[in-house]
Amino acid sequence: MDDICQIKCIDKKKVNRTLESMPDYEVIARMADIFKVLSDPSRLKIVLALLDCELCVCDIAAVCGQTDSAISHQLRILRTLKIVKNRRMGKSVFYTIDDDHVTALISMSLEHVNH
Amino acid sequence: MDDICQIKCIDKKKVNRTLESMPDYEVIARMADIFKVLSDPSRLKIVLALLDCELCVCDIAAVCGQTDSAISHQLRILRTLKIVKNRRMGKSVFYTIDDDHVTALISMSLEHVNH
DNA sequence: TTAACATATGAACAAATGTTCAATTGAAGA
DNA sequence: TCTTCAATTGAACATTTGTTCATATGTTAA
Repeated sequence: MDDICQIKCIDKKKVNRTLESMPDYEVIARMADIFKVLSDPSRLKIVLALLDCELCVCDIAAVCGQTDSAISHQLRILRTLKIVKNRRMGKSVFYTIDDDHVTALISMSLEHVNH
Repeated sequence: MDDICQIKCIDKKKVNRTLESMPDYEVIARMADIFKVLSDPSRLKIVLALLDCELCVCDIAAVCGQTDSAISHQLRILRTLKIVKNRRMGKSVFYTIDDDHVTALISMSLEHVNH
């Protein structure tokens, strides 16, 4: 019935079935956001550093071999996406991983890369 | 002994310990590459579509609401990173997920986003 | 209050990225 | 062979993104 408008090789049944099980746009966007945050090597390195222990900004900068400013910019992004959280101790601000799921994601991709 | 050159608030012990457990640069880069491939919503949507079943290029285009060309460009990237593989059937080329780890990664992040 | 220091922020620049459009390749049927 | 159609590719463009540099917060000690 609807087959009249079947142009090209499109398999409408398959397409509709796939569309039904497709997550909402907002879900896809949120998934993509998480992946995007972890897709920058320098940002990923920050997260990897924080897997071990709590670190202040200039310690992270030392580990990553970058300026405090660059690290601070990246930490803001990580904070916004709820990947890391922080607490102030005097002049220093210490960062940790915020979410266990992130830790799991990282570990899984680490395994994957290491075969 | 090395404490002489301790500038700013850097905790050298922590920093060195963190550096020791830090994966090699190449490992970090490969992890980041995988995340990067999945960080674009339209590319992620392609992968989500292929979670269900094998699809040809123009079916993927129909599902994603994009041109064949745009999809083909993205599929090339996904092929290069070994995220998807393809087989030709006459005029059509059908794509599937290449690697089970990818499926696992996607499923985990889907769970994460859905609480 | 002042000085010193750890972070954070804003503007600006260079580099990377996704889509569009046009042209090309490769396969099947006339 | 020629035509048609699915898929690929290349160049160009607009947009996004990470870093740098300079400046601004905010905290501590003098």
